[in-house]
Amino acid sequence: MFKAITAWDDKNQIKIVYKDDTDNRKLKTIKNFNWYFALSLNEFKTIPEDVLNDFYQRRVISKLEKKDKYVKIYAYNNWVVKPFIEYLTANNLHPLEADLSIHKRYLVDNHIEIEDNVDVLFFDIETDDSNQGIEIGRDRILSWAAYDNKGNSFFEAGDEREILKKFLLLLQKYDVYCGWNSDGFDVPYIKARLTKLGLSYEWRAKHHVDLMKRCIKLFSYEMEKIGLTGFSLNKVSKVFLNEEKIEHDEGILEMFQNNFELFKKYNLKDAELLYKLDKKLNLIQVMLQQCVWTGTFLNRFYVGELLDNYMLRESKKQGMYLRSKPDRKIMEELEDVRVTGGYVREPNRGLYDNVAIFDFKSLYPSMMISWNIGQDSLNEELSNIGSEHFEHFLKGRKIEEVDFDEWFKFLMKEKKLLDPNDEYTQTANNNFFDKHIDSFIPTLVKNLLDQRKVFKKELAKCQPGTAKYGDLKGKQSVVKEMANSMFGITADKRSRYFNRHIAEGITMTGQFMNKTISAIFEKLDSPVIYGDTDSVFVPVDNDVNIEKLLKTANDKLTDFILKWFKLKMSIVYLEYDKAYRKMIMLDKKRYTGMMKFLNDQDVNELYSKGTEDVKRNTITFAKQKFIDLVKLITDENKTADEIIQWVEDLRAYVLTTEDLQAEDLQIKTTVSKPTYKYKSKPVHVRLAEKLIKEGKMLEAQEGKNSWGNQISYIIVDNDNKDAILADEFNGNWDRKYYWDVQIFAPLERILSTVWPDIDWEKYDFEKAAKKERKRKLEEKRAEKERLKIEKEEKKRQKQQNLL
DNA sequence: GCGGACTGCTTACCT
DNA sequence: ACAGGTAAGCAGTCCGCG
Repeated sequence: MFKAITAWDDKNQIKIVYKDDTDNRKLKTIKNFNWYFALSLNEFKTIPEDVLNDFYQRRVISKLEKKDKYVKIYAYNNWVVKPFIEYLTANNLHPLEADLSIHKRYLVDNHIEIEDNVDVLFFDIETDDSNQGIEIGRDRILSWAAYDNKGNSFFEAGDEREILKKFLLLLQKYDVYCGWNSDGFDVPYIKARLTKLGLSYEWRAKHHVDLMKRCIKLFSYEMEKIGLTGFSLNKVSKVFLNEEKIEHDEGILEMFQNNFELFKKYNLKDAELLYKLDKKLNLIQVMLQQCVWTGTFLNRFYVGELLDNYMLRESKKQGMYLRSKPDRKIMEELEDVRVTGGYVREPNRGLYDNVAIFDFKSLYPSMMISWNIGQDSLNEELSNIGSEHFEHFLKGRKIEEVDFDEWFKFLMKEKKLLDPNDEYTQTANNNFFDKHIDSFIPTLVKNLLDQRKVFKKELAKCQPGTAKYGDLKGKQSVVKEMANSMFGITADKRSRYFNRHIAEGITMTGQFMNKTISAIFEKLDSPVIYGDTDSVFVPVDNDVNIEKLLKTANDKLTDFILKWFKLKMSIVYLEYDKAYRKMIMLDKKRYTGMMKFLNDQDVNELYSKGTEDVKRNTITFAKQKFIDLVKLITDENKTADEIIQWVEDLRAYVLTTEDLQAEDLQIKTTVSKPTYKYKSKPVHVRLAEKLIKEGKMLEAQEGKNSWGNQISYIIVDNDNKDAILADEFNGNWDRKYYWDVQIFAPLERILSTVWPDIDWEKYDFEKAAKKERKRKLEEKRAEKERLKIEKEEKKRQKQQNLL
């Protein structure tokens, strides 16, 4: 059997690109594949005979085939069948897998594997830049350069038509083409120019990967750690390859005309950097591995798609058909359906010594397995009643406002009422799942977690750095990601797995578990101060044995779950993850301090979440001062008096210093979408508009995987909304604004958390001025009041005298 | 015309 | 192009005040 490189629908036919035994690329056309969708037998029986006949006559459906509990309904293709699907949905029936394209149906049914032995071309184009600004397809393409994955290089410059023809000819020898920001520039540019020149190409036979997007996805969360300050090819190459682009002073066209050798070197270097980055970071190969594992093509590399293909193939093996993806109409109905998420405990703010952080291990997957939460195990009728009772119980309250005992009592009462014979597991949203069904999703999740254990075991036997080690490491992380994403698709309205009962069965049971473990720690005299979704923060005395405490808590948790929820088994338990030596609990999702235990190691390091020192848009000077302050408090145990002195010195410094440079003061903010899409225009957008007008920047692309454009600017006069680009810094900056907003505000939050009784706001110019205004106003008002009373008193006296 | 209260938008984070 | 929850800061609006 062949392995597929790519495939697509061509009217009623399927086109598949594959490699034959001698590694030659071939195109296969499948002409007579019968597309079908499925319907459960029970639902099928409700369709009136004459309706079926009618659709037969109209040649909408062609054939019926009974198979176990299903009927396969064949159609001429997946679009002529639309009226029939609409008829079924309108009559409350559920066509299964009716959204599949013809080739997807074919690939799943025939268990076609994905080819990972592919040829890759890395390329880059240069265009005429003599006109103002960049506009896709406006100007001539001057040249292109390319490297393939074997290290061969190519370069063509000159007549646009000729070089583009050569490029397409070269591309014929490859399966995948990659560029840098090529989704936003190179690819649409080439396509636009081809159209202009009246040339066409079969793009569907090749996969395109934008390596910049891939890098953003992989590294954006750890930029700070690896020293990455942006996602230009230059910056990324510098960090990972210690190489840079070729420097040049002239514009592109100028260089093309006057310094062709440098131009050629420049163009080729970019392609070479792409080739080297891929080689170093294994970008394409790791993606392909996931594609092979799940049965997905490279151009559809999204979590949702990977999981969907994997699950369609698994269900096929089990002789099952899954629900169709929602059509537009259902999506519209679902638009304002909201799914409750994780629980974030109101933190007990303050300064703490010795705080242990416990985490539920793979909480959502574990609960899905333990409670058997799935589409096929859900008793919808019972759960609808349960949900209704739950709504009534909430009386408009948000779930996080409900106290643990009250929630628990409600659930137990309902369990007795709705499931007296204990046939179901009950989730914390009062929904019910059949205990006796081997449900599809939980079984799959369990397989994934088991698979991960196997990989991890093998990994332990491998030498780091070897190919096998890398391979296992990749597989292990894919399996983990898939298990963890399984919840995500049950809450994704575009997915075939969306179900509010299920999604909230998971999240609310998670909320309940968090409250349960909190109650358990409370009973163990170790009250919890904070928790977010699957974690709890517990201050412990120095002499407490944390592992022992954890064991006790876990035992109690398991007893509780088994006793009251009557599960067959529970794999929900806590792990000891980290511990602070001293920490400041600032706010929800914001805390900082000195870690003493992290990644199974004793450490002494600053560890912050959500605070300004970890945020990209905090100025470097403020970041540094924030870190200094946290260390003074949590590492050096300074007194309030010492800190007050430190603040006063810092304020005096900020008001007078001439040392601070643009790098210290620039505020970096991302422009995340085209400027015209903004409903309000913050400073950074106004500056971006200016840059775009001057042709110094492209409009940003929208989307999760695009980085947008960072604008670095300096506030010159906040009252008059005067801001300039960091490059144009001339030494003027709004010192009071910087102190109040950029520097002191984050510090003040720390200070008033640690020393709530000290008046810290007096160091903030704006707040102090406001307070003063208020005081004066109050004084005035009091004076007026006094005069009024005096006047009345006099009047009264006068009247009394008259009497 | 100004400031305060309020709402909504935007960014960036956490799980 | 898998989810929801949250903080901070600013833009924009409405309104009362003088």
